[in-house]
This record gives sequence, structure tokens and C-alpha cells, in this order.
Amino acid sequence: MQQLTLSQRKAVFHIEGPLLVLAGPGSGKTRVITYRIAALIDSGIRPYNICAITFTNKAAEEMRQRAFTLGACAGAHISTFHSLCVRILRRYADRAGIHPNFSIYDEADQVRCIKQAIKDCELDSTNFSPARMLDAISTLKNKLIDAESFKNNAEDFFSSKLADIYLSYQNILNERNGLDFDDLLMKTAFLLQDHSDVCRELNERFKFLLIDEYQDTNHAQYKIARALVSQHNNICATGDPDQSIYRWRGADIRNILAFESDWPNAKIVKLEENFRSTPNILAMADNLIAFNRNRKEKKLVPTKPPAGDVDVGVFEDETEEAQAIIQKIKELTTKEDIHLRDMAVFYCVNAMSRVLEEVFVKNRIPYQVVRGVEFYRRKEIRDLLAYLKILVNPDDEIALLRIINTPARGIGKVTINKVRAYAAEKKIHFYEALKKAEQIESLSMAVKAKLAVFVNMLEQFKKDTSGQIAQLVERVFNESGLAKYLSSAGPDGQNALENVNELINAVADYDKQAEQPSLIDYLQQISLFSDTDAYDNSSDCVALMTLHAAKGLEFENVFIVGVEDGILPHERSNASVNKDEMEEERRLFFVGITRAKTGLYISYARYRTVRGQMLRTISSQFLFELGQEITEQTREKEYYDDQENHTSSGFDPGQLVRHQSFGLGRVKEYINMGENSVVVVQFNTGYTKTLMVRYAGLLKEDI
DNA sequence: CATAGCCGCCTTTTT
DNA sequence: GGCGGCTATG
Repeated sequence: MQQLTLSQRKAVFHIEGPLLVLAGPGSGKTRVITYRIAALIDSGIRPYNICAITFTNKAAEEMRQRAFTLGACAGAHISTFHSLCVRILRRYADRAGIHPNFSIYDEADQVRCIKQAIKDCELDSTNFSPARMLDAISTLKNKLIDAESFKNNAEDFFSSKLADIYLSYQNILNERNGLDFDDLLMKTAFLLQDHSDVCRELNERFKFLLIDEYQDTNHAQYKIARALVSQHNNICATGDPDQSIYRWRGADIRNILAFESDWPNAKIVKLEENFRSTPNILAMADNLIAFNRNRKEKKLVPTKPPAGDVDVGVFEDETEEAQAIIQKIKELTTKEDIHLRDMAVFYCVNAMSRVLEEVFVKNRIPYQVVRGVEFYRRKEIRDLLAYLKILVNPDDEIALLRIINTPARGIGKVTINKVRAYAAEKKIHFYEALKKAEQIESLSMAVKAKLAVFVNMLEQFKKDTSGQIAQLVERVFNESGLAKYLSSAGPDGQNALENVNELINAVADYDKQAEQPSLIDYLQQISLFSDTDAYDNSSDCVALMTLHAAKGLEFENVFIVGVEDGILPHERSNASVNKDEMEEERRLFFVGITRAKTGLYISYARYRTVRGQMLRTISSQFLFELGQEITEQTREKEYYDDQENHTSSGFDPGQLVRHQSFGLGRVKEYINMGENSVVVVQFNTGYTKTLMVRYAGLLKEDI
């Protein structure tokens, strides 16, 4: 413990009572928590009585390992909020009013449910878009407003319709024994609130609660945390208000700002020294974040010697931007002997990884896109998992409908509707109705036979759920017909087969590592998988990820691309209208910048293809906030570039033109903006299009 | 009932 | 530009 600074020691050894560690980026926050776990155990606390909450599974995994190397033996509970809630809900399922074998519904499942809910309410999904409804419901759940109480207080038309949808959505989830991500938190919060005995029991179990990234907790998580320490107040929260980037998910920065009033006797420790980045990088980050008004002032005190400059580059388009990064990466690996694994490229939106990947592939630079959830979204994986979900939770109609005819076994829409109707009539679950298919009169003998085979297959699988899960998965894959189907499906099928093999390997790993392997536990765990969880820091390749995924990580060299108005800040963020959202976007950039240890390369492109359309961009205002010098340079470059390219085009009104896909048309208007000139064309097909001359590829027709 | 092909929708960030 | 859902056809 000698290597700790004075303030770190203060945080580590303040054992009893509430403690808030306000820690800037790179201040050794995680180190403090791990040492603190060790210190608690040293002082006689049983590991069993310690609960540490991290932001991602990956962070939990790393913390477990670090604690282990410090001699803090296994037994402390270290997990994310969501995983903890799953454990609690499974343990106290009856008290929470749910079944312990619940399915966890991800976004795709939620969309199916909400569509059904909107339909059930006889509303139109154009006015009540599924995405918006889910968003609204998620916000309500994070604020711990359940469907009933929202309905009771709904006054205007929209609220009351939303309330109906919310109620109906919740009904559908209940029927299917499914919980969405927000339910995990909300149900746990209500459980703790309504059952003082459960609350007391958990207070006794977890005598010390440590929460990392407290700035990104939402109201539900806040309530859970408060309840978990209500008897002893041994809470230690660490976080940095300047790194709060999950407001859109309900994170409430006020939780950390109000810590002192929530626990009046709290001890506050500030960690302001930064052990990660060079002073130049920190100065920039400091300049930037100073533009935020709603914050607690905090210094970034560098401990590293000054080195190098931060590079802000302007490029013609996203491809050139990517190529410049490749160039730099090659330079760094050859000249400075830096490993690929020490470099990362951050972008704001996942879609931006595509161009980067193409250029990386072309240049044969190994890379990994850090997107863990993607794997589990593949069709073949979802299909296979759906079979497993049914074995655990037969009420999971979404999973059941997914596989009932996958691979095709002659059970179509008509049959499904007949069974559905029967289930509704008898007030039984869909799966129960399937079991009794021979009693459904409207079904033909042939169909009844098919259904019987299907049900019988699932029932056979069910008998096998107690052993090794990997074996079961393999068996299900083969006997369900999925394996056969994929083997005969050409190259795509081969790819899918490889993915399934990867899944089976992962399951085998789980079998080995889990304390008490069970199918329920496995399914629930992978539902809570996050993007960052897939980050493999042992393989030597460049990491590509979103700025959000970069949270909590650090790299020797960091590239941040697409720092353009509309992307960062994002146009959908309402940042131009809403000051709070603008501040959050700024924090996001701040998080990205402060991941860099020595090299930081910020860039933007003058043209970017968005949804297949090449658009002229405007540099982000945040670039100006980094510091004067850089922005002056880049602005000048932009200005001169624009001057150089001023040419006349000759697309005068009346000119006949031909477009590759729109066909023949006539120019209505020409707006001379030099290189960015725009032409309005009325096409024969009836469409009037506004096109950028430079990229439209218009051919002049003579007649 | 299966399949292919087309149309129209959306498209920030994620547990 | 990508995907889900719908329709027309076999």
C-alpha cells in the first residue's frame, strides 16, 4: 500500500461511514476501490459482506482479478448493478412477485412486445412509434414510476395513451415471464422499498457497499443503493461528474452532486492528480470541460512530464481520415515500436466503424471492433438461444415463436394463429396450447403430428438441462435441425456454423468458470453482456469503439474521428436547444480525450457520407474550445481550400441533365457555392432533387 | 406453406 | 445504406 498517494490512502482507509471519492480521469480510482476491498478484509471484514458495483461486467472481472492479486480472496460480490439485481430478484422472486426463471428481454424482444402492446391498445404505430414508446417507458421505469401510478396521474391525451401502452406492455411481459433491463432495477427497488425484512437481510449480507462510476447511476439505482445501506451507511461511491455520459439512459448527475446532502456526515476525498496523460492532453481536456457551467470545479494535476503535441487534423472525407490514421499507426509501430494493442480509434456512432474497418482490412492492420452485443444479435445465435430460453421459461412466447418454424418444419402462420386462438379461449399459455394441439379441432392431422414432434423434441431437451450446458447446446443445435439447415445454406451458413461453434466454446468456458453453472444463470448473464465486455486486451490489434464504450479504458495513443457538428455534438441530442445535453456531449468528448496517455489525434472530415449521402460538414464547436492555436490553423486551411476550388459549373436553369439513378431531368436552380455548389433538378420521374454538383455525377444532355 | 424480392422504414450513445 | 416486414409467386 506504500505506492498510494496521500489522498488515495485517505480514501482507502476510511473504513466506517459514507465516503465519496471525487476522482478525475486517470487518478487511480479503480486502484483505490481494489485496495479498499483489500483494506476492508484486512480490518476483519469478511469478503462475503462486501459488495462492489462496477459499470460493466468487464470492469467487474478486472476488479476481481486485481483484488485477488492483492490477496483479497474471492467471496466479495463484484458485479454490475443489473447483475446484482438479477441475483436479488432470483433469490427473492416470490417477494418481488415474479418467477425466478424469468427471461431478460433485450431491445429486439422489447420492440416485439411494444408493437403488440400498441396494437392491443388499438393505436397506430406511426403516431405512437415503438422506439419512442419504449424510450418513454424506460424513462418512467428509471424514475420508478410504474404503469398503474402513471395511469392514475395521466392527464393529457398523450400521457393517457402512453399509460395504456405502458400497462399493456407490462401485461405482455408479465404473461411471458420476461423482465426488460429497466424492470431489473425497478423491481429490485420496489422489492427493497416494500419489504423491510428483505432490505434488512441484504443490509446484513452486504455490510459494505462500493459503487464505481456513481455519476452514471439513475434514480432507480440510487434508490437501490440507499436501501442497501440504510441500516449502516457504509457506502463508498466514486465517480467524476465530468464523466457522466449516460443522461439519455436516465443517469442523474445530481446523484453524485447531492451525495453530501444525502449523507451529511460523508467524508469527501478528491483525487485530482492524473497519472495517465501528458500535461498537453490534460490542458486541452481542462480547457474543454471548463465550458461546462453545471459542474464541480476540479483540477487535473499532471504528474507526467510534458511530451508531444496533440494533433488536430482536417481531411477531405472519411476515407482520407481513416487512411491518415493508418499512416500514423504504421509510423508509430515502425518508428516508435508501439504495439497495436496500445492504440484505439474512438467514434461517436457505431456506423462510423465501417469505413475504418474497410481501410484497416485493405492495409492489413489487425483490429477489433469492440462491440460485444453484436455477436448475440446474429440470427443463428438468437435462434439457438431461443431454444434454450424455452427450456427454462416456456412462457417466453417471443422465443417460442422465433423457433417454432426455424428451421422450417411446416408450421406456418395459419397454424400459429389457430393455436393462439385456442390458447386465448382456454386462457392458457401458448406452449400449453401447443402441448394440447391434438384437441384443437381446426387443425389437420398432418399439422397436429408436426406440432407433436416439435413439442416432444423440446420436452426431451428439458430432461437434459441439469448437466453440462455446452453439451446441451450442442445437442439442441444438432437435434433441432439448425445444424443441418445451416450446413446446407452455402457460404453464409458456413459463417453461421462458425459463430455457433464460437458460442459453444463460450458456453464451455462458462461451464468451467461459473461457481454454480446453470442454464438460467447462463442465459441471464449473457443478456447483460455489454460492448466493452468483448474487449480483448491480450490480442495485439487496434481497438475500434464508440466514445461511450471507451469509458474506463486507457490507451497509449488515441484517435478520435468525426469531431463534426451534428456528430459531436450529435444532431439528435438536442444540444443546440438544450444546454444540459450540450454539456453532456462535451463530457463525452472529454472522456475520449482523457483516455489518451501520450498520443492524441483528433480529426474531422470536410465531407462525410451519412446514410449514403455525401454531405459537407462543419467542424465541431468543441474543437474551438480545446485551445486557440489549433482551431486557427484548421480554420485557415479550410478557408483556403474552399477558395482554391471555386469554379463555374455551367448547370444553368433549363439545362437538361441525366442522373445515374434518377434518369433525365431539367435544372431548376443552380446555387453557386464554389466547390459546394448545389443544383435543384426536376426529374422526369416526378421527383425534384437537390444535389451537390460535385457528387451527383450529372451528365449534360444536349437537346 | 416456403421463398424471393421489393418496399419503406429508420439511423446516437447501452445495461 | 441496412434491415424488417410485406407481398407475390411457386
